[in-house]
Amino acid sequence: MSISNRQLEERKMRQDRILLGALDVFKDKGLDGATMDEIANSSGFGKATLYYYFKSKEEVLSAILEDGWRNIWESLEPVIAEQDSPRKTFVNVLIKIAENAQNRPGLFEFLFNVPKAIKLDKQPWKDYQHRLYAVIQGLLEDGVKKGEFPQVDPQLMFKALGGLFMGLVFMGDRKEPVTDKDVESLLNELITDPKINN
Amino acid sequence: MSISNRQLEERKMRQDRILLGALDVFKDKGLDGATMDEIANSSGFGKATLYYYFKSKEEVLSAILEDGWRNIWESLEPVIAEQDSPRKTFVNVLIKIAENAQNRPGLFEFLFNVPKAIKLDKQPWKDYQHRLYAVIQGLLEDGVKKGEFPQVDPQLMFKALGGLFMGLVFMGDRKEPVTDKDVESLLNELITDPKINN
DNA sequence: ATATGATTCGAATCTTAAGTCGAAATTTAA
DNA sequence: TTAAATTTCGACTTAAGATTCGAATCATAT
Repeated sequence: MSISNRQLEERKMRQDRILLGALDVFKDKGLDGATMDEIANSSGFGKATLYYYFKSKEEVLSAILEDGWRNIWESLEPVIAEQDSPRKTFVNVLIKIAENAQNRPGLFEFLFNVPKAIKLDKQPWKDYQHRLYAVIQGLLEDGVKKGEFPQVDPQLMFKALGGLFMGLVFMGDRKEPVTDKDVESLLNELITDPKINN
Repeated sequence: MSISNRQLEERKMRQDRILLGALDVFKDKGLDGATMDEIANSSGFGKATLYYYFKSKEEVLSAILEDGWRNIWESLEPVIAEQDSPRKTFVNVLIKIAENAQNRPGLFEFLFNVPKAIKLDKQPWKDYQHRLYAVIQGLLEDGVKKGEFPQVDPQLMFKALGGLFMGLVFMGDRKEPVTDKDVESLLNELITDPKINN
């Protein structure tokens, strides 16, 4: 016998535990400030063990990002799949994203903010990111075309959303996480349905 | 005789030159990626000379940020001082910021993005940043209260406008100065003014 | 002209943190 | 039971890069 199924699962759990600890340290100390020693402590393993599960510090970071983005994307797929009006789908997508954010707030903020600090491309998670942006952009354009949104330039709308969701806040500083209240007001106040409106 | 006036000025010029070179490197390589050797090259001094003018790499960064933020703040003070309606003042503030950004685009993007990557507080430039934040937030709140803006949660509007404005100023390669019309349409396109609306 | 102080710099040192090593502990499977 | 495979880890090595040193150059004032 080689590797049992349970063994694989346990290995995965340990990896996840490492990733969890690493996320804490990354958030606290920043990408470069975080050391493998701290990550080892924070995740409850010895430093060398980290290298048994991951090739490098960079790979630890990559794993966090890819896991996170894949989860977001996979949670969105069904919402996108069911063919609704652009507006309905758009709303559902936002709600689903907010849901994700609620489940793991720290991770979510990290996922949306870290890409700005990263230099090298060819990261597999960027693919998920681009897909998500493309979908949102497309929904906005379709919705506006069909008159389901106010006549807002989709580009502008997208950037405004960026302000909300990607922590691209005016002062680079206070990056409070997005709450479901934010999303609700966004829906109710920013995107009042013109048909309903008057 | 101790230090002549001209000597002081020249010293300041050399410091500025270092800061200029440092900014290039920081933008290119990131805060941690930048090395003092590169900064030395890029500014045309020997490495040890940098330490004659600045105590540490961190102090070089601090100097860039403090200089930059102080300049922004000082250029805004007169605009804020003249007592106009919140909306007018708000628009003028945005215009003035855009003006600054146009003058030294690289610096401004840096100023607005770097804080996200910085950990330690007690930075003097944060004071300017907070003052600016408070002013804008206040103008939004007053404006909403007086019905000069749509009835949107000022927090929310702040975040959304953040995304929009950053996009307007930093993205794209627009060379013409941002006008008050730009800023107004930015307001109007995102959120239709309730007075005009119905 | 020369002493004092300001400025410059490359080489040497010091620090930090990533990544490796090899031995030990634990688990698995016969 | 026991040997092979898996997992764990602290100590070590090493590379990069920040900071310091000390000597050389340049400016200025008497």
